[in-house]
Amino acid sequence: MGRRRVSISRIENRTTRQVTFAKRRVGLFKKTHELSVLCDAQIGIMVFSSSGKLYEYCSDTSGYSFKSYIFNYLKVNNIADNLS
Amino acid sequence: MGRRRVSISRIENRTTRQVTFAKRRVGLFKKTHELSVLCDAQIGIMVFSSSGKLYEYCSDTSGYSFKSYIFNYLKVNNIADNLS
DNA sequence: AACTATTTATAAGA
DNA sequence: TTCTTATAAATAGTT
Repeated sequence: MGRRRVSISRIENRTTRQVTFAKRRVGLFKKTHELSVLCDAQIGIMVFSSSGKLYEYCSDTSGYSFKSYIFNYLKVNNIADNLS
Repeated sequence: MGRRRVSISRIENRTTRQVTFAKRRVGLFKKTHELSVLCDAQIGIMVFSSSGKLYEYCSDTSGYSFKSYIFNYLKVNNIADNLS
C-alpha cells in the first residue's frame, strides 16, 4: 500500500528498515486501539525493536487493567491460583 | 476503509460487532506479522474478546508462545506460582 | 518530516 | 455466513 508492492521479508537497508518500523508501529497501535474500542475487546501488545527497545500498548477501560484480564483468564481456566 | 467512514466508538449492534471483530482481528494479526518480519522485531499480542475468549499472536518462531512469556513474567515477579 | 501515487484493509451489500 | 466491491485508510518511495 505504497508506491510499490513490497514482499514480506526482512528489509536489509538499515535506514529503510528504521523508517518502516516507525511508520508501521504507529499504524499497528492505531489498529489495536480501534479494534479495542469498536469491539469492546481487551488487548495488550508488546513490541521489541531489533535494537531492543520496548514499545507497548494496552487497552484499559474504566479501571480494569489488562493484567486483571490475564489474571481472570488464568483463574477461570485453572491455570493458576494464588495470584496477587 | 470500507463503503463508509466509521467513527471509532463501541459498535452497539451485536452481530455487526462480532463480524467487525472477526475481520479486524485477522487484519491486526497480519499487520503484526508483517511488522515483525519486515523490521526484525519481536512482538507479542493478546486479544480478549468481549465474551472472554483469548486470541494471541507471537512473533517468536522457536516454539515459545506469548503466554509463556507472561507466565515467566508472573513467576519472576512472584505474582503467581503453580502455573500449569 | 511532508507529500502522494498506490496498494491494502474493510464496511456494506449480495 | 461466505463472497464481492466500492471506498476509506495505510504506507513505499519521493521531495
